[in-house]
Amino acid sequence: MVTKEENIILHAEKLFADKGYDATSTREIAKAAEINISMIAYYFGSKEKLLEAIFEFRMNQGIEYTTSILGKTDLNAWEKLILILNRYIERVKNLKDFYLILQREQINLKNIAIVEFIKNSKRKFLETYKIILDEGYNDGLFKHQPKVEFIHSTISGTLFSAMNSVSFYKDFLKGTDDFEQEYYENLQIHLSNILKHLLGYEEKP
Amino acid sequence: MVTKEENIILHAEKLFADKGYDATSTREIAKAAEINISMIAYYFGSKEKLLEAIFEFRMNQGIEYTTSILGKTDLNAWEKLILILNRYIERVKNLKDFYLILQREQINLKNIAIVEFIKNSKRKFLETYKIILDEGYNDGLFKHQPKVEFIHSTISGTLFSAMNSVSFYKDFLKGTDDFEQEYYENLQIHLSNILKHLLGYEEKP
Amino acid sequence: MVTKEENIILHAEKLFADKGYDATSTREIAKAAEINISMIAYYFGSKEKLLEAIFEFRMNQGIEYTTSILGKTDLNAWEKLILILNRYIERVKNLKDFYLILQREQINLKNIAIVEFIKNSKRKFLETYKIILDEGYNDGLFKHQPKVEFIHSTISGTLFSAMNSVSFYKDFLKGTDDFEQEYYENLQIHLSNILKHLLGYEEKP
Amino acid sequence: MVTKEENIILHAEKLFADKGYDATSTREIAKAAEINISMIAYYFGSKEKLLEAIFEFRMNQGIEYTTSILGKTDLNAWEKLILILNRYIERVKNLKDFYLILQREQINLKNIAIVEFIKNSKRKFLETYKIILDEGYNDGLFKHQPKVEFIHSTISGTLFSAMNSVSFYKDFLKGTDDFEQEYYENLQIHLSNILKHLLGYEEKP
DNA sequence: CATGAATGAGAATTCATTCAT
DNA sequence: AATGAATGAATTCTCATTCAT
Repeated sequence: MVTKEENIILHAEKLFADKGYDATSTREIAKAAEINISMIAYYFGSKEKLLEAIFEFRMNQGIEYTTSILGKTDLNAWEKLILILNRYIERVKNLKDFYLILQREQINLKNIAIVEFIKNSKRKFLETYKIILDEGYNDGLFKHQPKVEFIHSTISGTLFSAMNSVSFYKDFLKGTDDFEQEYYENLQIHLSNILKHLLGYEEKP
Repeated sequence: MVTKEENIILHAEKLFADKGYDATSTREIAKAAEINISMIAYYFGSKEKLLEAIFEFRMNQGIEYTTSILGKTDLNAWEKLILILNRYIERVKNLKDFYLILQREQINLKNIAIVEFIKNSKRKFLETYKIILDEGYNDGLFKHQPKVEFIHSTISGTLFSAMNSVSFYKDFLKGTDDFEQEYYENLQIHLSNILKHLLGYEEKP
Repeated sequence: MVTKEENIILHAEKLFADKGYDATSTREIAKAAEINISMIAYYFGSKEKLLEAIFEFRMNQGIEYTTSILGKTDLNAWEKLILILNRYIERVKNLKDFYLILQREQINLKNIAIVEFIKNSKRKFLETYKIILDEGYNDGLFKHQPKVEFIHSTISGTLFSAMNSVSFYKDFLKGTDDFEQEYYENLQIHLSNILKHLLGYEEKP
Repeated sequence: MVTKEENIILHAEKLFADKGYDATSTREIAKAAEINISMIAYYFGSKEKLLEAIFEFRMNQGIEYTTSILGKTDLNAWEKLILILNRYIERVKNLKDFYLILQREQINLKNIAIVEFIKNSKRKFLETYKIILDEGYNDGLFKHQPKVEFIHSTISGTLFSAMNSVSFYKDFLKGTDDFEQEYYENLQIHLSNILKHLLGYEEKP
């Protein structure tokens, strides 16, 4: 069951991802969502607030999950890190539209509320990484103590860069139908490999 | 000496970077460049063609350099790679405005000419990496043969992600005035460290 | 009662007739119709579609009438022809503005929809003439079987040419106030006289 | 040998005929004529004056010929009339571009100089017809004395209407390659036939 | 709750013409 | 005599938002 607001949000998300925020008109969104133009103002207040609503809709889940991992006492630091990484890759894969919008807003920095959302998410990531990295280091699991900001930039940057380039790489590497599936699997291996090295973690035999 | 076209290009680049292409009006560009609005059409044909002109202006130098490195017979594979990496970091640091625009266009994929520019640049990077990685592997300098597409995604992604987050990290990490300088130095170390590991390269003692 | 759309159509028709389509700006139309400029786009989509709307508004009636004459079994072929001729003269006299526009579009052939309107109207005329001429010939009423295309060109051409020249002729012939009234009466006589001859019709004594 | 002015005139005539005066830009004319934009202002003063120059270029010949016919004492009134008719048809056939422009200006009546050109041409036609018709009537060659204004409207109107419809009729009547040639021949017969009747002229056996 | 007509500002672009060279 | 860069006004159209119903 999808509420009327959610319906608008989902269609707006698709259009914002495809065409960009500025290039998408409220008319188009109304048409796509099969609602009247003025419903956007009615439900969300303005086009900008609608964008904020999309962020609210998508961001909360993400952060909750990350936090919940921390509490799992049955996992060691490396396992927690990998869980977060996998979850992140999964999310980006599943919410491509949203993460396209997010990437743009991360550059634009025009809407204060959204900038705050993004900052908050980054903060959460950095804090979580910090906790896990410290825990692993204290447990003797990790040998190094790399800078969390670069850890995050590499994970996040590689992931987005890879995501944006899938179709280019498929073309360039003459990939077949199952290219994307394998691509994301290799990406996970690539990233965990980098992490392993940066943290100085060695898998037990 | 700056020609009238260059003057327009430079002001447009600044505005496009600050506000985004769609949100920047030709009026604003004309005002900033202190020219008549119709000169944009006169010199470039349209707002879109002006964007393409910016890419033409900035992209060519970049690619030339990358290619020129390959010919240097006095450098081994690792040295070449580091040269390219450093140069890339340097360019992104110096041409922040342009690389902000590029990042957006990399996601938008709306202007065919620009998509082609970007693809071309990616192709050049991948081919260059391939050549250097093969050379290093054959010379016994590198022990691994990682996937070139992920190498690029990690370098490029980390770099852009880091660049976009400088001010956030400065805030978050309570950095002082010399934060940025040190930040980019550490970023270079971080990236070459990752490369070292991915390629299985070991510096001679 | 005039709807808002009709109001715009009527003012646009007047202005297009006076100044030509290209030379009439939407601003002027909006001013004349006392509406906001954007209402033209709102109601009709574009300036061009507004022109099409004018044609739709005026053309349909015309064709209906012509067709309805054919069914009148109480009239012979000559009487039908004269009815159509009189009606045509009457329409052109009453809808001068529209027929000025039509004449220009007949030459321009730029708007596909309008070209189709005009072709359709011509087709209808030719077919109608054909039916009536055949009927009259088979009934022995008409002695000749002239080419319908030239019949139409002469009726239509003479009519438009005469209409466009009224004020010139009034001047040239030093006509008085009732010139136009008499002019159109004579024009009707002139055209039916030509038809009589071309068809070989002789009025019964 | 074509002078630079003539070269511009000819290209402008073509473009004005194809697209209409308003819809043709001086840039296009300059491009087509392979001259600099400012040459139009240079040679003619303005775009409007260029249009007038086209009329001056084309109209004079036409009127001269018509007048010259009148002096031919070896021809009777009917022969003179037919000569003028044939010449008119020939001119319209050969100068289609110009006569398209003329038809539009005949409706527009915006440029005073051109309106004067057209009026002058009409006056000349009417006067010439008047002289010939009187001559033929006085010689007992013509039995009727029709109104000269309707004679002109029918000749001119039929001719233009026919000219504008050639391609439509060719389509409608499923004409072959030689359609146009035959069409204009039949048009001449059609018009002289009408004239014969209107004047009450009977060819000698 | 919901509509859709109406608004007015602002968008990019095109235009004929001018003017210094 | 000829150029072409430069101008500024005018063009159509699209936009987000408002408001009476």
